[in-house]
Amino acid sequence: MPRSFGKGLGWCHGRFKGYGYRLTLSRQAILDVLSKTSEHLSAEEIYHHAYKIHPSSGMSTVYRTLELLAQLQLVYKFDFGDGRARYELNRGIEDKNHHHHHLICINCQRIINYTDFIDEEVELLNKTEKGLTKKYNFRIMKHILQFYGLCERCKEKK
Amino acid sequence: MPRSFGKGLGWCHGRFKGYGYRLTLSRQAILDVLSKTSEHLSAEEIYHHAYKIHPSSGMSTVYRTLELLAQLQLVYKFDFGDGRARYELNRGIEDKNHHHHHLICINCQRIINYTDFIDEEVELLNKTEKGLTKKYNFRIMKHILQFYGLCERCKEKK
DNA sequence: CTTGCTGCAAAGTGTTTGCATACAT
DNA sequence: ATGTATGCAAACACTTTGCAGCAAG
Repeated sequence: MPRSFGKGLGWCHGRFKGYGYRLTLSRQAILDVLSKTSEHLSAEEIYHHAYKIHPSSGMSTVYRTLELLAQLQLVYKFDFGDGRARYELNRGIEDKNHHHHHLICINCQRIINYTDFIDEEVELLNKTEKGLTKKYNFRIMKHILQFYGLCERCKEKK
Repeated sequence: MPRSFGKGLGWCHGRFKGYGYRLTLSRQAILDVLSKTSEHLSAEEIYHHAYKIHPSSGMSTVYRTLELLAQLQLVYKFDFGDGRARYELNRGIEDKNHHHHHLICINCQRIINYTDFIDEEVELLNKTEKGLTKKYNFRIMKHILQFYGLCERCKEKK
């Protein structure tokens, strides 16, 4: 059994039980992997890391678990345009870096969570959302803002 | 042979020749399809429409052509998160609606090009890009800003 | 002991590629 | 004539699904 999720475990456990889901070893392993990284792992990367903790988890369980976690909003699922989904633990509102956007290297796929400008961005996005909601009668549920380019290292190699 | 691209044809033709590419019937058909719609078609939709104009084009030609057109910046390729790419003709800077962002219905996949708030958005995005470029030493090449939600019709059905 | 969870393998989806042929210039 | 463009089918990468057995509560 994984050692610790920090403050996350109890919360997750309750969340699971509340919906009639079971917090199995596979699921704990996957949550553990996500809680121990700041990177945006793909399903396959998660699978390989989880293997070290609980070697009998298969890929399909990883996918099924990630989908479940995304549904429960315990993880965010992102698409950075390289054909595979990437996952990031939702560390809750207590986390200072809760709100962030992404900077993605189109060469090495490095992803940076940045929190600069966030306040201004959030303000404008909220305003835009309100305006769009009114004008187009949409119910806006999420937005995506990503910057793509070449990171420091890749810029120089070119 | 397709009837007209409006002002686009000559431009495309020159652009093609300039790079040693050929403006074949299949490619013309695809450009024609794109020029006659305001929707964001998927490769398969383009394939079906192009079929009516030039019935011997296969899917792989559609994909290859779209990739080429995207490279030449004659079309934009978008990913709206439903697992298939969508394409939109680049109508050039003369087009008033040149700069726009997207509002996407997560239920029916309807896509709205909106141009409201664009000036403010572009201003903030530029500012953010500059800041990120400096702080993270990135060379930013593009950004994505999309709003997801339920459109007027789908909102009511739920 | 009930019901959800799992691994495995197979199927599914959108896209890309190898190759021999067809075609634009 | 030259080399690009094409259709076809097979390959591809990621993800999803059916099913029989397993295990959490």
